[in-house]
Amino acid sequence: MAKRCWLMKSEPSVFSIDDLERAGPTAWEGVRNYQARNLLRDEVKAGDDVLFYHSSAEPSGVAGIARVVRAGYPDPSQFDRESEHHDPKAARDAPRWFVVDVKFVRKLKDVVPLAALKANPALAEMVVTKQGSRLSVQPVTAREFKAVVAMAG
DNA sequence: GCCAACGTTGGC
DNA sequence: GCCAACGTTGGC
Repeated sequence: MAKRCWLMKSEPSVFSIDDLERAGPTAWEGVRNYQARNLLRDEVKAGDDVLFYHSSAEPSGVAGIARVVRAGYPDPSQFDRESEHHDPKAARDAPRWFVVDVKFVRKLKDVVPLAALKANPALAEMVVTKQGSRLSVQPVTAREFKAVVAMAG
């Protein structure tokens, strides 16, 4: 199975690329959207490359690169009553939500802002450039991945 | 802070 | 199973 590429969104005020660098391998917690959940559970594999995207940031855009180090497993926070991600409908024998573990690879020299992604014709089909693209885990083609990294200089 | 986009919930 | 209401995301 060939290595695949993904884009994962995080608000840097909550968890930034710098936080990932400090933390080491980290569970990508708290995804509560079924489309994204399906990707984490079924599609995202160890070794896959990740564009780390800062949302609700100044500017919003791709801030760095990460790598998946563990494929999907049940998100522990769904069972944790203390967690803001606690889901009372989740059962241990029927988990609803999944995480993957990711590790820091490197920051891009400059954040590649969303506006620049949208302005690049090579990225016209990239999910994040589509209007109203709210999915927090998105598939990215290898070509798109390379193009984004190249834009960071 | 506004609000468009869009996913989810729940009444019927 | 439809669809209006509601809540959330996230750019601006």
